[in-house]
Amino acid sequence: MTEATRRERLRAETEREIRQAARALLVESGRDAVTLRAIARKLGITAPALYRYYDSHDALLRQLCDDICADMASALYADLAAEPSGHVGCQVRAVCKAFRRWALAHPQEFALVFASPRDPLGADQFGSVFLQLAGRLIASNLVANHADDEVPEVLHEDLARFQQVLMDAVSVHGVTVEDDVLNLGKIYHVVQSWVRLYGHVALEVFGRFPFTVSNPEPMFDSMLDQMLTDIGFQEDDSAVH
Amino acid sequence: MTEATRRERLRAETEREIRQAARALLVESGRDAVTLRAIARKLGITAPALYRYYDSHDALLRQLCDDICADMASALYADLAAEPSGHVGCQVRAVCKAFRRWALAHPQEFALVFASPRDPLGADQFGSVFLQLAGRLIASNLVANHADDEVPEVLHEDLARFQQVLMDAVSVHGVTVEDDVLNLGKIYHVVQSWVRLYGHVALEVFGRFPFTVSNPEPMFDSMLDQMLTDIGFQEDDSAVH
DNA sequence: GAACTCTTGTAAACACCGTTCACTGAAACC
DNA sequence: GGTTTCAGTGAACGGTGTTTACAAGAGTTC
Repeated sequence: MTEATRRERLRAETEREIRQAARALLVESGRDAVTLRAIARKLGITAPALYRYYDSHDALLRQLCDDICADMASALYADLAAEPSGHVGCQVRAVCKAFRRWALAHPQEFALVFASPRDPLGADQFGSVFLQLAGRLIASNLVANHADDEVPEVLHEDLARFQQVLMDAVSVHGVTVEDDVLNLGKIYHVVQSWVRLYGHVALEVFGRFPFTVSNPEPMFDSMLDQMLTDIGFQEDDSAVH
Repeated sequence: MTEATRRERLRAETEREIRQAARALLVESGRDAVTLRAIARKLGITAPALYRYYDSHDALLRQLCDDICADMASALYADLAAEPSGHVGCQVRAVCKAFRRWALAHPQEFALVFASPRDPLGADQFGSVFLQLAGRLIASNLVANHADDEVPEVLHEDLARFQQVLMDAVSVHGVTVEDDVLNLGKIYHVVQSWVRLYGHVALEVFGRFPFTVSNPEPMFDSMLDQMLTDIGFQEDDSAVH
């Protein structure tokens, strides 16, 4: 079973511990606490040893971002699986709520991944859940058929590229979808929804609402209702919860 | 005229230079480059001297945030003043576009102020432009009269507090507004608009759209159109530009 | 089993960081 | 003129990322 040599196993184990220590430091004390020396201290080794595993502190932080994205995707998939009804609307709602819940429970991770002006996040990394769900969503007939000509023509090219990404994401999971069902108008609305979802969650995590919100959850739910209505879900469907 | 003593003048000048150097470092090389020693080097002094002006590195960063907010407010006011028409809709559009423009031109500043999980930003700091404009906006009759009962009851208390903030912000500038004109429904829509505006701008600055957007401006304009429509502006008014 | 290479770690060093502290010299005050 | 106030210095402490030379064990080859 274990084809790996003893050395490879040890190396993999150490690498796992490095990631784990880095993650713990981030969660406990924020980005600035994720220090090579602090990580090394947790493992009982010295800082230069870490250079056998990562080229630089920056590379280690990038790895940390990837790990966070993967973990978040797992969490969202789990929440999605816990949504028993087959209603796509309910599933969308569940994932959006799960995203907010995850961000509030992991503010440091959220800040690192979603609010750093660094290299563009590979779409596969964090977005696979969203992508897959968005693909199923706009493929389902529950979504109103927004006409393509609602969308400014300059956006066609970018949205068409996104369309391809979505169709690939959906087809990976076995489902194939007709080209015309997944039109640009629908895709445009998905992007608009991502703007609102991300906007609300980021504002809440960073405390940047223009006034102190004592109970942000119903405000989020309210936004979600409006979003699902705007995207074209019938009210009776979104009311299923 | 200059009542200040020579020492006070020198001190004020040095403090100005400190802020300026800190800002330059942030813009040139990002948050992590804003170092006490780097600032001191720019001024030709030593790092401990900075402790005569700020209690700590963190306090200096807070000051930097305040300066950034003030500068951004100035920029937005300038763009607002450059909007000749008296149409509130055009003014809202102008400020929103100016906010995006400012954020894209100052990504490091934007990240520091709007995407750090630190103490809540005093509303007066960055929000005065938004607040004043939002106050005028919802006071104007162009905005559809959203009924209060559209708003979940749990939000009433928070929105009422925001209502008070808005009315104060508007009345500072001489305009008084009737209580019923500025109802909770309208305020709720202002908050929703802030979510979308912030969401789009942050996603663009941080490159977190789920696909590469080759030309984000029309996407923003499109979002803005939708936002202004949703908030209740008639199309012919928002079409004035 | 001996000789060899590859890998993983160490220790020391360098330059940088925030922060503290004792000290200096000049400005301001009485 | 003597005293106080205060901006600035230099040295120091412990922290950081990173490089370098070196040791020691694991795996391989003969």
